[in-house]
Amino acid sequence: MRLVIADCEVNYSGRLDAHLAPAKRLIMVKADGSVLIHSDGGSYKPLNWMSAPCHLSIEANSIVTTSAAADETDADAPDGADNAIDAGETAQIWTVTTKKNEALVITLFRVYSDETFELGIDPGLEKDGVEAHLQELLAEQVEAVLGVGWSLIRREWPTPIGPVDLLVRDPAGQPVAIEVKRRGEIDGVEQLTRYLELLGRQVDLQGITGIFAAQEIKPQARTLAEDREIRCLLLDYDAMRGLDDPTNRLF
Amino acid sequence: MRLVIADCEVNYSGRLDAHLAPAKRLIMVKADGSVLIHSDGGSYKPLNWMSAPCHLSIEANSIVTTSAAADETDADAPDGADNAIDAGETAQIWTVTTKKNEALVITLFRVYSDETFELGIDPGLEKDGVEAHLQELLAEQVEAVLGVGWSLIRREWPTPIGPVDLLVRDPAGQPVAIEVKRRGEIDGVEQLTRYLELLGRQVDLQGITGIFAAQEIKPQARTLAEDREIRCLLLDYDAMRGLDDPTNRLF
DNA sequence: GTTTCAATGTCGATT
DNA sequence: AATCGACGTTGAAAC
Repeated sequence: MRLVIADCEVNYSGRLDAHLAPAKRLIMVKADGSVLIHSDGGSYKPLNWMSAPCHLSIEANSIVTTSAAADETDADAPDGADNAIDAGETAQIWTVTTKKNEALVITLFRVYSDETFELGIDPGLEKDGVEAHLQELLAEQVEAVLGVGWSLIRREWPTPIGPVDLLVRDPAGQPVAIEVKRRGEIDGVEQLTRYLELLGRQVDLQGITGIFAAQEIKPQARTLAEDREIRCLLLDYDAMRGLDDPTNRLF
Repeated sequence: MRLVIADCEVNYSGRLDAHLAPAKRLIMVKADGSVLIHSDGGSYKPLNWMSAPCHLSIEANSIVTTSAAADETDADAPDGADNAIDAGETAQIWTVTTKKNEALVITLFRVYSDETFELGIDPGLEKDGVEAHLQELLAEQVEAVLGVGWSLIRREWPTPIGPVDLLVRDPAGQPVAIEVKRRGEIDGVEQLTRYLELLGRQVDLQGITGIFAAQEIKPQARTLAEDREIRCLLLDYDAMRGLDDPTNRLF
């Protein structure tokens, strides 16, 4: 990983065109060739970037000054770490390109720091508590969460527009489609509505109803769901995990 | 901006739980307090992070070794740049917390580099979009794209839930609502469906139909659109731009 | 490989 | 503050 702190100007052309006016920024070049340009604020998203696979080429150029075009006095300067910390008469131009006609052009006017580190392969991130877990847990605990007499038909029931998270049967034997979300918003209700519309046409699923299940349900989503006679169900992840694994239960 | 290269282990607890096993990584602390942990691969997204507003506290701790609990010989070590490049008997523990019960805990076993730079406020990114352009071009070229006899009524036709991109008239004089997207996905079909539902209630627009126009239409979106009798229309951005501006046309 | 959906999404505009 | 839609989305899983 190469970390460069420099005064730089950036132009991107690809899926859109974008420009960064000259300022002091961090330029990060990762081992896979990807390039990230970060300012000292904002969130984790860089101001500008290029994803791998891409190719970086660097050249030193003379700068056209305001008074007159500069002669190419420094045209053969090396493009190593420290060459640009000078009177500012030369600049490095970094051009990052992909095979898909995307180009990121970085002009470095002054380099304050340029260091490279070997980081190696990362073991990667392990996550816990995502939607897949919720669906899995609810499938295992249909009766505990929904009540006695409820039963699972199957997870990921296929429809032409994608699988329904859960298909269950209520105590009266009627089919019920369940959409599971971590955070329940309007999109999820729309999604479930589409499934119900399609599934309701099948002879064996006529009269199917829906349950919108999530750890958190936004007011507008709840309103929309209830307007469509879809039941809302708040899921307690910790409690469900506790039921799943007795060792996690409070003593 | 503070840049630290270190062997570290990370735990995040908040909207989910996540863990990073020990490895050499970049830890970036921005001026607003946000923290990013990057590996040497992947795209611009960090492995783990904490967004501002948040608070970082750092403490030096003794490490429990495998053989026996280490005595706190280095407990009062300074937490400057070079203190951890030692036998590895001490670690820094960085705890980043927000007011919303999110916590990012970074344990630094060995620090290879620790530098801070003043970057100042960034002038920010200027974008030049594609999406709005599509709608504009289609409005100008209704007859060229849809066929002889079609005509534009107006762009951005207002409805209670937002404006429809285009309202046009087919050769038979019937009104047609067009939703324009760069990438046509299910959401866009839902959006158009809502417009059609509302507009169809107006006396002068009874029997209105819809066209879903995009540079690219995903199969599921197409399936849903056709199920609702909404016509799908693929847009050729380059060709439309060519029609728009003769200087771009092939000679 | 492509297509699909979730995301600690982020980001901006608007209510 | 909350909602909505777009994103150069990114990332991962299913097909």
